Amino acid sequence: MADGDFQLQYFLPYLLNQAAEASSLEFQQIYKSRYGMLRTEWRVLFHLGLYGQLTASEIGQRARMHKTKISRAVHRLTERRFVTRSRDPEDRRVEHLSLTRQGQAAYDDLRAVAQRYNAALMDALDPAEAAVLRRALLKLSDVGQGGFT
Amino acid sequence: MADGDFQLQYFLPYLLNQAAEASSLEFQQIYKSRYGMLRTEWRVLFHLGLYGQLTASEIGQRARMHKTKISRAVHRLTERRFVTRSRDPEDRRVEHLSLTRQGQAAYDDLRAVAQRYNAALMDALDPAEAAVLRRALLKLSDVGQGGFT
DNA sequence: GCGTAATAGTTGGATTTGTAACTAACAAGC
DNA sequence: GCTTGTTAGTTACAAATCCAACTATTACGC
Repeated sequence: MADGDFQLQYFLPYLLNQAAEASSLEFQQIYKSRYGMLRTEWRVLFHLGLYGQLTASEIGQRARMHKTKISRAVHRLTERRFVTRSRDPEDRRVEHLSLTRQGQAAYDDLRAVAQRYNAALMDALDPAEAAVLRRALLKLSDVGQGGFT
Repeated sequence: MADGDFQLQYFLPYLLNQAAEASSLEFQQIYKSRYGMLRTEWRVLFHLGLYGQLTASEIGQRARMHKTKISRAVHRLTERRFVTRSRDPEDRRVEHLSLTRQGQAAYDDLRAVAQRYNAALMDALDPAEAAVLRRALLKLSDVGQGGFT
């Protein structure tokens, strides 16, 4: 390979980062301004909204977030009464997290926004392209993770 | 749209983020362990390596990084003698940045690693898929940016 | 020229994140 | 049942980032 062959525009991690940041910017402003949430908090909220009751480490596995991030996000979400915790009686190390009524309302609101937002993003793509993109992103998300489960 | 229709796995900003983080993790460890660089520093280095002499604000526009990030990255890169600055005699506010011999060596090394790394990522995809992915990512990178220039 | 606005880049302080060490509870071997 | 190891989650301190204010220089209007 010649020296000049390499272009930043072909370096996948860079491209992915640019696209990720550009495409999440506006949505980020919405949950930030509307609920004062950080990205970590929004992620926790969404996981709970989608999957119901979860423990912190389950969220960590699914979202690939470090446990300290989750711990802090949960702390803030409980402070604001979006989330409640309850100790598992079988194993008193684990806490089951779930949304409060208020948390559910915030989730419902943001999910609707996210759906519309996502649809707008999709509009920039044509349908076949969108399908390929999704498949490719899922593959790449598993790079270096082993890809199992 | 019914409530259950929304899946996190279909939310583009989330997918993009997951893919971006997974796919940059290993490479990140390389420039970090080998040269003690942060992502911001690596980006500045790469822009200078690719485009030659640039000013801080030019890098900011191209990489969509905030000027304070660049300022600090450049500061650290000059400390380590990877980058030199020179005042523009025509407009003494601007500084032209370029790589030192040492910076060029680091860039050459990391570019080679990046090329191999990128090739490995591409291997997870089939060629047609890769082409579509690239196009889609470029489109999405311009979302909300106006897309002109 | 002189006052006002704009631009390049830096700095300070609050916020957020990362890393490692920590507590508490359970599990396994003997 | 007691030592050793593991897992869930938290906390402390350092590092990095964000935001806003700042300096220095140039551009513009008149």
